Amino acid sequence: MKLRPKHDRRRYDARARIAKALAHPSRLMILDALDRREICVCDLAQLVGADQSTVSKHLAILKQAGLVEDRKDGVMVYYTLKACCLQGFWDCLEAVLAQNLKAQQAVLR
Amino acid sequence: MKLRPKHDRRRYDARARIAKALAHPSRLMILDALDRREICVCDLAQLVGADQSTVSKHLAILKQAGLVEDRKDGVMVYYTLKACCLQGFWDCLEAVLAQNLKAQQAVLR
DNA sequence: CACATTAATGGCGGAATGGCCATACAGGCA
DNA sequence: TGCCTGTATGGCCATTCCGCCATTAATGTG
Repeated sequence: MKLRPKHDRRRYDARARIAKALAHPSRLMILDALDRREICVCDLAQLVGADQSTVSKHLAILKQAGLVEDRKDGVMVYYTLKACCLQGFWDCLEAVLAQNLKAQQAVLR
Repeated sequence: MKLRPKHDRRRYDARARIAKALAHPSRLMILDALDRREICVCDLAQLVGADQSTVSKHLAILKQAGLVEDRKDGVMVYYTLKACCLQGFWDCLEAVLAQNLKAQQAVLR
């Protein structure tokens, strides 16, 4: 059996595919909203303030990454959060932002 | 004083700027390597297997996002990890990947 | 059946990303 | 001084991303 090299490019490619899905403000907003309840596409479109087709494509990206699931109910499609591990991600982003803000204030002083 | 709306677009823009910096396999590889020690640009270029100028631009992006710091020592520039919160991010990526793999295996069965 | 509603898809144009090459800008050294 | 090394930057090109519009598909309703 062959040991996986520590720096396997394919592993980082796979990670980056997930990270790319997280790298858009509208998608972050969607994930944040879905953390509390399931929401249909039309409501999400209103939430992010973009065209329905645009939001639908964002949702397809999130679904492809395995971050959300969809459930059809008649004409409506409801999306729910599938990844239950995002809290650490949010905390990380906020920590970096807070740190950057602090650094910027230090420069001004 | 005005209360910040829960879904402030600017807040998600700020978060997305950080997330974008994390959304590239070479940058993930760099961050992972820097977690253990400070490394100069030339060694990082060899690690990721890209041109020195390419890696330098990746590092500028990471620095701009506040994820790494640089320290000049003569001609060399050493980069170190500034964000101390990435473990939750790694764990999240791995959890999603594991979940996706499991789902894919379930489909095959 | 026709018609309305909801979501997904195709297409297009503009913007951003990412790669390398060439070059500029140090710093170290003879 | 001149040369070498390590790094950053500008330019260019190919690719990807992202927005809306138009269209299609599917379901519910009269």
